[in-house]
Amino acid sequence: MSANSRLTIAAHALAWIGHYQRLGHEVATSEQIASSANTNPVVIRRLLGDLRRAGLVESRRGAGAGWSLARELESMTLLDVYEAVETGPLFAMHRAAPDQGCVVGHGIQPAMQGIYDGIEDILRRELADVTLENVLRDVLAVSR
Amino acid sequence: MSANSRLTIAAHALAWIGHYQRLGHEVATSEQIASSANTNPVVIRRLLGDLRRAGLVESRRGAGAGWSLARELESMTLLDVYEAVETGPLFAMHRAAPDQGCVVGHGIQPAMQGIYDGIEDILRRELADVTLENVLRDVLAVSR
DNA sequence: ATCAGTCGTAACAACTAACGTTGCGACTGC
DNA sequence: GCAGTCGCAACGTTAGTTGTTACGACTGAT
Repeated sequence: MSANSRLTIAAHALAWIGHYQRLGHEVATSEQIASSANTNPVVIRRLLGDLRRAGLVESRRGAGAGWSLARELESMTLLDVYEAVETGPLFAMHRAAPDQGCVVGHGIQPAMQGIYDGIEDILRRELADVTLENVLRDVLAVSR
Repeated sequence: MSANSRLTIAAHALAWIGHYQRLGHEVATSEQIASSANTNPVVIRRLLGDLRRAGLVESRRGAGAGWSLARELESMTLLDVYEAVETGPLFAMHRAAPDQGCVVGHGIQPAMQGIYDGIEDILRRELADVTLENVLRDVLAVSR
């Protein structure tokens, strides 16, 4: 499909900030998170920027700057993250419009769109069932 | 996400062949299908080649050649098509492995993989619920 | 036996998205 | 004023998707 890793990295960042804050720290830097996720700080800032626009995190500038959670991990779901960082549908339609003079060409897009909409609804419902608190718990469970 | 249109085009092709055969024709050519889908015959042949390997269609070579269904549309589901034409997961992990010396970096991949596996199972179940007969019925319903 | 029509497949071009990287201005606690 | 960090633009690299051309292989019809 050529899936991207945005949801994964964003969840990683949120779990990292949440965990770090529970250790008593106020803010986390993009540099620290990038080091844990093995990527570039700018990639992290871009993703966290999306999450900030969605109201999931806050950023502080200047000296002693960094990122903190805007809400509890319990109140964030993977759907919140997905909608913040992911745009566009799961399945694409034809690149060029099919032949409208053909019954199949004429009806295929509405038909498939209806099916895809139903599937995306179900995907959203599943993502909404997983909180970032669940994710962090699963993450920490691996080390036990 | 950068979704592709393979599932859409493959379903289009199958619906087209099924419909065409019900009009009394034996085989459909990639040229005809490409014309309806507004794409290139080679693109269609590539996709139908995948479907042939999955046992959904058959091809005949030589003069009077073309494609026909290997099974009834009722017995094919979108899951069959999806598995034939789509490779790889819905969501990607980190491009480079996260820092294994960090608790979050160490636990994030197993945690997310478990979640993603569950979601893909549900996606598959939904796709398996839609037969190509359903698709063709929906397609033709648009013109009424 | 030849021919015309179609598949099968390789090769390549065009386009796009994702990701990484650099650079630098803006901001702010010390 | 300075050091540390964010915000953001710009660009390069890589990879995936789709379109296109080309040509050999195959086969029914004549």
